[in-house]
Amino acid sequence: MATKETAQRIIDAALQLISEKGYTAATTKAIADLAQVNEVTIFRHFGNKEGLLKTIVDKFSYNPILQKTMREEVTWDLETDLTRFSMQYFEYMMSIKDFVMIGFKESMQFPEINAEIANVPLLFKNELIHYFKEMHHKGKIREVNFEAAALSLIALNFGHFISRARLGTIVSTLPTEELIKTSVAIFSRGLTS
Amino acid sequence: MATKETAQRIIDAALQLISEKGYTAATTKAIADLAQVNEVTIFRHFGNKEGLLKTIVDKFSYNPILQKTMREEVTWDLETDLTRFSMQYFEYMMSIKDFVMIGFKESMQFPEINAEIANVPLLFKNELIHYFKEMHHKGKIREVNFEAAALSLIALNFGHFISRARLGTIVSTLPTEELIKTSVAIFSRGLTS
DNA sequence: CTCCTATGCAAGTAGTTACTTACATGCTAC
DNA sequence: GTAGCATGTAAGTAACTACTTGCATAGGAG
Repeated sequence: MATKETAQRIIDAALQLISEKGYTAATTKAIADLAQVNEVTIFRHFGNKEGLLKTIVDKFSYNPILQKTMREEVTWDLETDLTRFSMQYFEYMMSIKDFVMIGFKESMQFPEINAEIANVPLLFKNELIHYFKEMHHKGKIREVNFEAAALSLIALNFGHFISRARLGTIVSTLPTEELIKTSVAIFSRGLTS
Repeated sequence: MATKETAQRIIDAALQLISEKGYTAATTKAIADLAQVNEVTIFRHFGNKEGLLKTIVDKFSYNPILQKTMREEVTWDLETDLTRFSMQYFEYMMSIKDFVMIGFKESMQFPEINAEIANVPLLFKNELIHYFKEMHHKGKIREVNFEAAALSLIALNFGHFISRARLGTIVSTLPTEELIKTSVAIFSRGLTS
């Protein structure tokens, strides 16, 4: 059995349990059991429980995939572009969902997680502001507070993400894609002069 | 010392600690210390730790204050009404902020908290759909998927709330009121035919 | 074959947790 | 003034926690 597989199994188990129950309630024994590993193996790999968390945080440190894909294939048609941005954001957030949930639960005890997560909207905001300014320059959107507009689109998408990730279909059974498309359509129209 | 005051101090302390650290990490001893009460007093009042949580959940069970204020003073001017709805929603969420945070952290272990919190957007959604239909009937907004539109406004406002409640001014220093006004202005314009 | 590394297994430790019991004390209502 | 109720204090318990140590074993690399 290679080290890599074992360490990865432990990380996966920890990610799942900590995101579900929180850091304190996710015991090393439970993590070991889920990873099908002896409890000592965790300590041999990561030193202590906090070392395991730190490894997870490092693994999820923001990679600029969202920024990168946002800059590709810009059509300079407002609704088309914003829809693509929003869908990509949603998919990206879903892919790091467990990590986001850990961030929600442990931000007070491990502030560095919070800083890592705050990075996502910050970079997204800057990209959007840049895009809006360019669009205004092209005369395709009206004059508004671009930062407020960017934050609004982010809030909108974050809201959709949390609603689906946390409440599932309790609030609505509308397909996510349809929801995002409709909301972006309304938002785009509101920006057009 | 009256019973009421003591129980309330315990509840306040528990609310603070559980919302900060989570249920498991908030020990009964720490709660007792913060409430300036002997640890046994907690058990005499609430039986056990879970009883304390249940008392908190009961206390925050949805009261229809948001629904009520939404129905008052409707002007049937889209931007005016949506701004008021949004501001009221934001203030209401801020007032139950600690409880919302507990809901985020403990939803897996105590599903009934989740159900309680999902109630807020559900009722808000119904009120909004009703309002949108009426507005459409009056010819003041165009034909859209009203449910999607309602969910979008909720997502938008929830996003603003979480951003401020969780990240503070890391992402932006724009005043909340200005942010809400701008986002509602864009959204309203997008709904107008 | 023979190291070496990763892992399992067994046993244990010191600290913490939720919770209990028994008894003392002080305030309030009658 | 005394009976009763809410609270404090002290001591303890059983279970669980993160973490350690020593030894056995299996598989791969040289």
